[in-house]
Amino acid sequence: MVDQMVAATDPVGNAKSPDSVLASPSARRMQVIDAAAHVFSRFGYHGAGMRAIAEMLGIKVASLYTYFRSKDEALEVVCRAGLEQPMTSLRLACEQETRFEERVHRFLAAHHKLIVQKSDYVSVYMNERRYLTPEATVRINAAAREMRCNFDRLFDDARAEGKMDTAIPSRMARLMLIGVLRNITQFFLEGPVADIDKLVWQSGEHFVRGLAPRPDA
Amino acid sequence: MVDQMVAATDPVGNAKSPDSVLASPSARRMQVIDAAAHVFSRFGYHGAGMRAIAEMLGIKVASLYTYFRSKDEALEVVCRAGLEQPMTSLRLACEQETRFEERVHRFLAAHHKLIVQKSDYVSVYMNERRYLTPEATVRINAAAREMRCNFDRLFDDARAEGKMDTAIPSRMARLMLIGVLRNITQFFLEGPVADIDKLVWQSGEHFVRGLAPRPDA
Amino acid sequence: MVDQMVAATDPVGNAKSPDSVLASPSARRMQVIDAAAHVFSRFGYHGAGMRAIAEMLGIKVASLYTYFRSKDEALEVVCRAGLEQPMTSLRLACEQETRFEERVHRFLAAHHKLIVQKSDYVSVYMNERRYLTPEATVRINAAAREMRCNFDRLFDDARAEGKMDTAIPSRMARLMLIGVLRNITQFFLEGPVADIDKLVWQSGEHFVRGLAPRPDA
Amino acid sequence: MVDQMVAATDPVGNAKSPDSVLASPSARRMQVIDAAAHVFSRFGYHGAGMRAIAEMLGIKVASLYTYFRSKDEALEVVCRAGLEQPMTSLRLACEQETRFEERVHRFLAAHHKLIVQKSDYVSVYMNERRYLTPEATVRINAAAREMRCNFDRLFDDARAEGKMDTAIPSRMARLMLIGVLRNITQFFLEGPVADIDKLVWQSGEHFVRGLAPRPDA
DNA sequence: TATGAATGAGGGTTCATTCAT
DNA sequence: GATGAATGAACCCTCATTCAT
Repeated sequence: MVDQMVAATDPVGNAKSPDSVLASPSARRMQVIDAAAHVFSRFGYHGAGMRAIAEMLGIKVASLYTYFRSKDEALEVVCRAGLEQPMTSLRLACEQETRFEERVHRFLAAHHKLIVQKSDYVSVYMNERRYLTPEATVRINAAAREMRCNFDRLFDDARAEGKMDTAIPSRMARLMLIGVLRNITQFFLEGPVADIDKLVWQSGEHFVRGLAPRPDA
Repeated sequence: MVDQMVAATDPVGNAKSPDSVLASPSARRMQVIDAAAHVFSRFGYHGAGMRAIAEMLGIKVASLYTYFRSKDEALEVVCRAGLEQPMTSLRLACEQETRFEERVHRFLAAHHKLIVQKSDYVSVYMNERRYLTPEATVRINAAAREMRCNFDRLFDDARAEGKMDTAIPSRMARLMLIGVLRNITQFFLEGPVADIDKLVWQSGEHFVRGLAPRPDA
Repeated sequence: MVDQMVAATDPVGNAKSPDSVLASPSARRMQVIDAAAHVFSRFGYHGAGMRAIAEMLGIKVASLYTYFRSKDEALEVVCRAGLEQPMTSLRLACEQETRFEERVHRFLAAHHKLIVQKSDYVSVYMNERRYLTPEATVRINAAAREMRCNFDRLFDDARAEGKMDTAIPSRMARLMLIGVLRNITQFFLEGPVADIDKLVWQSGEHFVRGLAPRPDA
Repeated sequence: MVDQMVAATDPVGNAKSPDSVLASPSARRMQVIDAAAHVFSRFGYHGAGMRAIAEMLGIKVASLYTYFRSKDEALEVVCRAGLEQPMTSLRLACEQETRFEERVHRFLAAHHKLIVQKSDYVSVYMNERRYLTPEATVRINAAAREMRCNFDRLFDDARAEGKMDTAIPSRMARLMLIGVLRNITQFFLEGPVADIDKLVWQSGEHFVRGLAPRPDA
């Protein structure tokens, strides 16, 4: 029923010390996590069954428990990956010493590339993280806080460059940029948008322009 | 388990002929639908049980089936309401013969008011409609098409007023405005945002500015 | 879903004293019993729901309880009718002072006519009476005993006429004749048999011949 | 509630290669099917609950679904067995190169033995097969067609031996022999008949005699 | 590493029945 | 005589999970 998954080869590389199995998981485990991400993304956390994940991998349900202790844990693992990957994008985009507009476009483009490759993870983080265990939520939020700092630095720089209306607080801008992100992701997920590149670029352009100080002020 | 619901007073009024019970659903039925909307919104469609809905109303699970034939149908009813209410907002906002900016702000404000009062419905429409039956999806999409027309008219007028960069196609603008909507809704739902009025206004302002033709062009 | 029933007009006649409502039930009640018989016959007692009976009559389920106290009772009423009608056939066929063969054929023909007109009752009696309440079973069996007596008389006469092998006990013959009955009924119910008249006649002929004393003895 | 079942010993034997578990169902699975047959036979398909089957086996309801996918499927499996076993009897009886009467007696005797050992299966096939899924019905009927052919061959031979009135078409004879079968089965099921052996023999004798050509013709 | 079998809990839904209206 | 609303019990079935193998 569920289409056979394309086995994802280990993206980290193969030069791995044998004792780091947990930290940098085995290739097989990555496949399992990928399958979970795909299924959670497609059917929702509660709509998805362990059955679907197992079928996708061609194994039996009981075997899944070799890879994670519970469905809850699977969700947490997927969500964590779904958060960390955009964080990396943002960090990289901000490290570049370039103009504000360029950084925004770079970040959005990176995010776009990310959701093309890892849409399942991003989608699960965005739509299903609310079903995380309270404890897992705490853990994840700690990581999310770090992302907020990077955003704030981005806007501080923008204001220093005179690219941002001083009446707009950083938090506002952050919320709106996240909105743009969510929007792009959502449209990508709902059905392959033909001119998504243009949507990404124009969304960025629109965001930057909307933030700019009024010319008459 | 679930906190007792606030009884929704009959919105239609109480001067109702006894034979119109079916056409305009009875007050009791409205309460039941409200409860379903609330529970679906809170736990997600698949995460929600008929149990939770029944408990909220203080009745037994079997009694729910007096009001709708299945959980599926309940979702459809809630989604339909969640779509029709914003549609009305948009139509009303567009009928006004005012400047483009004002219409946008009016629409967003109306939507904001709506999600304050009917957040459950909007939230369910936005996040759970993907779990609708294929047939229900078809029915709902038919209604959604009408909404797109109203958007397009809005942007046509904006262009005529010279408020919109001609390089931006209507569809792009529509997607982005929906993004703004989604963003406002999401932030409202995730936790009561203190200064949501300001977020709404600034989102509108940001959207309008971002759309405006470049001064140097 | 269930095809609308053809309203059966009161077969007893309308010259009825107003106080005999229970003994000779009202025309409306007869319709209800007919509907129950039809539904029980079609779906089986446990496979049939009060819902189906009500829909057939165009009324609501709760209204059925005006006509009988419970589903159990409905089954008993239908079964009783399904037993009494063949009993009458048999009694009439046996009262005739004719040859054995003729009586058998007359009885089978009468039964055939009966199942054409009242197949539902006969079918329910035959296939569903095992689901009767223990108490109802006792009541019905008392009536069934009377039928056995009539059979026995029939075979006693046959032996007196020299039409029956004396090695065959009455009980055996009775069981086999009932078998013929069941067989005819079954084939009629399973699908309209084209040449059922012939099947009926040949079954009778076969039965009579099989019973006859061996010519060489 | 339901009396503990007699464990059915593996009919295939115990020298079974470990990889044939699927092809020839495991002994455990046979027990489960036996239990289903027994419960369906006793309470009827719709009158029987998965509860009763599970209790009979001393397991929990959910565990039943390890052995079949649905109650529907259980019915189909039981029905198939209930059809195939008499088919084998008939085939074996017909293969013998003996007189017509002997074949009939042999067939009936075999069927009798069968219903003593496997009454549940036969009973379910006869009384509950009408509740099969449409698709299952198609599948089963295909198998039943084969049985008809064997019957027809039996009667062709009978006619060639001069044991059968040429006025009686094969189909008629088949229907009546099936009637005899049904009759024997029914009486066996309704309550243990003391002299069932005699009933079987006399039914056969009665059937054969009834079929014979008239001496005066 | 993988799995067959088992299970407690709960899923949504239908059931026959009651009762005030 | 008819019904809308309600309900307890039961329905079939799926869930995530465990554990011996």
